[in-house]
Amino acid sequence: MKTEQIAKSYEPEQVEKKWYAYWEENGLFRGEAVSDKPAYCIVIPPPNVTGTLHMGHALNNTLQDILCRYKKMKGYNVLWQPGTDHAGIATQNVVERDLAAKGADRHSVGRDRFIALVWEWREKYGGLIINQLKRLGCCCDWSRERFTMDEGLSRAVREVFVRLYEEGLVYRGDYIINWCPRCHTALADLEVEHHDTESRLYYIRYPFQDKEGHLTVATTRPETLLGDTAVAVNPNDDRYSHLSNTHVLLPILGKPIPVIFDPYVDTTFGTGALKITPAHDPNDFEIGNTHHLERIKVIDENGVMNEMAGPYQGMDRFECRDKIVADLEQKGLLEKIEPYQNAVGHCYRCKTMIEPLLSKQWFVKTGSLGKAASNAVRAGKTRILPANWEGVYYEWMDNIRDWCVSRQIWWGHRIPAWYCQSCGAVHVAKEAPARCSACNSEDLVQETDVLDTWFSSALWPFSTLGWPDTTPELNTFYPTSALVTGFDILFFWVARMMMMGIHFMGDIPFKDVYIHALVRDAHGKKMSKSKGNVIDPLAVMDRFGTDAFRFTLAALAAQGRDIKLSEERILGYRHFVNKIWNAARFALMNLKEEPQQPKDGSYTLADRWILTRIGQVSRKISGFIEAYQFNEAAGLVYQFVWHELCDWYLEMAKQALYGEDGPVKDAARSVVHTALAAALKLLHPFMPFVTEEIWQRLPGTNESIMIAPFPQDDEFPADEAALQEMELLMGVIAAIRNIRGEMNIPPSKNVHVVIETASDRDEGILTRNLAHIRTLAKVDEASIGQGLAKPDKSATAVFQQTSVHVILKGLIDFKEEERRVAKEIGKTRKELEASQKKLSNKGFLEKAPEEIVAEVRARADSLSVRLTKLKQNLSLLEALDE
RNA sequence: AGGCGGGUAGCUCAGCGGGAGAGCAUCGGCCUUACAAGCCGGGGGUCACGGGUUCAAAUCCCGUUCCGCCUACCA
Repeated sequence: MKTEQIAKSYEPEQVEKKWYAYWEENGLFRGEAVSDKPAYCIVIPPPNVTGTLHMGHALNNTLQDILCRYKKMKGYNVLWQPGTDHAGIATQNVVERDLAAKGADRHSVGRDRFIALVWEWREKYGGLIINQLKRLGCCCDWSRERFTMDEGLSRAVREVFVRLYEEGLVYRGDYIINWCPRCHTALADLEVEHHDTESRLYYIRYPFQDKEGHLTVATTRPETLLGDTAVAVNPNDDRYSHLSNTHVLLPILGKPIPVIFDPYVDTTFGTGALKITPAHDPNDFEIGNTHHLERIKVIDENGVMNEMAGPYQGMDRFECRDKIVADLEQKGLLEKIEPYQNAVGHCYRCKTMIEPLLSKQWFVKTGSLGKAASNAVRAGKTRILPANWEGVYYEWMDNIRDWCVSRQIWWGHRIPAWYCQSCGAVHVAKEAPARCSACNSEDLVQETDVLDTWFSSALWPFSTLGWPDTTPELNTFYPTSALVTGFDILFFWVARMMMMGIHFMGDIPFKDVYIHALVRDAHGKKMSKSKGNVIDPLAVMDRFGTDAFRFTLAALAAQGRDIKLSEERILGYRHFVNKIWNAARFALMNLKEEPQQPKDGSYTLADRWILTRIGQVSRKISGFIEAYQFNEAAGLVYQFVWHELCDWYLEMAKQALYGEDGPVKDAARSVVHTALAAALKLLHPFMPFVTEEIWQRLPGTNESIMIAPFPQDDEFPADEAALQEMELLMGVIAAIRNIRGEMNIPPSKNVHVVIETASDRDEGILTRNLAHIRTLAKVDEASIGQGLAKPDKSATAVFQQTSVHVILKGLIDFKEEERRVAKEIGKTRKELEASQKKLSNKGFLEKAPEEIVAEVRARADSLSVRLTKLKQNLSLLEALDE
């Protein structure tokens, strides 16, 4: 392979397939249950088994992969624990749709058969997203892949449920829940989306029972009045204080209900009188409890009016609303209708309007669990980054309500509770009890509800590692090192893992939680199928290659800001991949075999400089990755590889590589090898494929780059002198290039220069590196020295203490040069004035730190030298005119 | 209603107390033997607005305004 011809541009397709297979076959993704190395573990946010890879997944998993690959190269025993989530409602919906297409439904096939069908579906399609993660390059340990419905994880779920029940932290009770009449299940508060809705406020008259007149209430839901059991007013509301012990008649039904006093009622809203429907509104439910009101359900599980709705029985809830409004109107009980905007709850899955409904559900008591989870962050045991999310986390945790965990669907972990049909006793146990412990009956029926999918996800960091058994994996990897996720599931998932992890493992589930941004479209809109603005990551990878795509995500992943993804940006980073490819091509042409370690004295300035820079850059990149500053790390490696390694070092190395000096040539070959190898290693976490492809072609490598040690600054020299010398050399070359560019001198035309230096040191540096000045600035004749005069017909640039005169005899218009110099003078003067203003400020001199003052002073000195030289230059030019 | 984030070059965004930056776009010069998916150079910004703190503010504080998001039990 190392001898074959290298293509002129990088072709990702074959390369990506080849190396992913290679990594997997060689067990490079494996985390060891027992190891001498320090452990590093991330559990993947399990994607829905029904899911396909979207931009959010792509970003989320790219970041995790960067961390894991980096840590592997740093010598850690890394486990990236993968798996999928059974996604109760979503998955059930998919299979139900299949059935519906065949004219069947789940009830016609029955529960057992239906569940078998879901498993079949999962076998067939459930691996889709896993393969897509592989396509992305994820280094997950696939030998440990888990599924939340696996036997082991199901055992963990039962264990947790039973133990919580025994500890009194799980209970069953009547409660107003969020009911989706289409999905036919309860939803947790979090699963309800509130949308601003144009609705109406109906003012309805409730006549007094024993006297003339009426009390007007305002409501958005007139159909629920059939279930009203009181009208509430604020005890401090003077308008209504005379109404104690009064009853009003429920319109249409004519039933007397009491007027009650409750401080909850807002006197400024509507009429200040609130109808109370405890069975169909969460607030009314609470008020109903304090006032011991009857709860009358008038709407059923299908969103249809039931037998308690009298004449409206059998009507859909919205149909009933229209009818009831018409009837009220007719009876003169409708005072007015006002347009109104309010936030109405919708099912997060199917967008159906939620019906608050009274029903019996299972709840997890969150008080003590939430407190512990909150305290763990306060105590700094778990860090949430960026830190502003901590506040959001506390806000939620401190106002947490009990968690409704039962779902009236079939696909999921069936709640391990059995009801005795003879005596009504409830048994919660890990396995089905044979008989009722209260009455000895064998007639036990299991609860039909299943658990919220997030219940099993909450156990993910320890259930995937083998809990409730004591396993070496738990011992090695728990608490896990980091969790990487989007803020949209901070409450759904992160908070609940914290609660469960602390309660059952006695320790936090992860040390760091890194919250990353949302990926939006180029205009900042959330990507959604309905808007049609989704960019499919797989299509992006097809077009641009996985490495370019991953690098783009990393480069845009600034903390605390959403990512606006555009194709232009990805294209730009594809160019970068190609740049790397070509730099490698160049290097490999000069590295037929692994170079020998060079003799000490043979290093050129460029060699010493690039080696020093690698050390510095490596250290900074490590720091950025460890601080989750992916964009900084990506930005630095980009600018280093392209603008330092390629633009300067490789160009300068050509001198040595194409030259005749044996030892210098050997040194350059060795440094090219070292620098390329280091660059590949720095890039590998971001661009796994192209780096492996090049690495494997590099002489002297045989193992995967995945396990090559990440560059460390102490492996490289810290040659301050080389940095300073290079700065001068680059500055002089840039100065000449600048004049050439401004004067439109074509690259084919070489120029003569006179370089006027201010010290022996500068003269020495430039003289020694004259060959570089010649090639990189297209110079033929050059003289360098102190006290040299500006030649006639020349343009001058000043860098630090050095004046660079480019002889332009016959090449250019000197009016043009005058304008150029005048412009430079203007710029320099402006900068100088800013510095001088500071230095003439007494406060600055007295109060600013010394090193800042020194810095400004040095800047002012150098600017003033520059200004003088530019001015001299200008007057010489003006003299030419005369 | 409360909370959070944002308004910096034409576009997308970094920077968040001491010389206004990047990528793309744009303009000019180049097919220079790794790369035209490239090389060299240039132009372009009262850092939303108004106050304040400071020797020093794009950066910290207060206010205004315009976007975006999250949370919420005013029917």
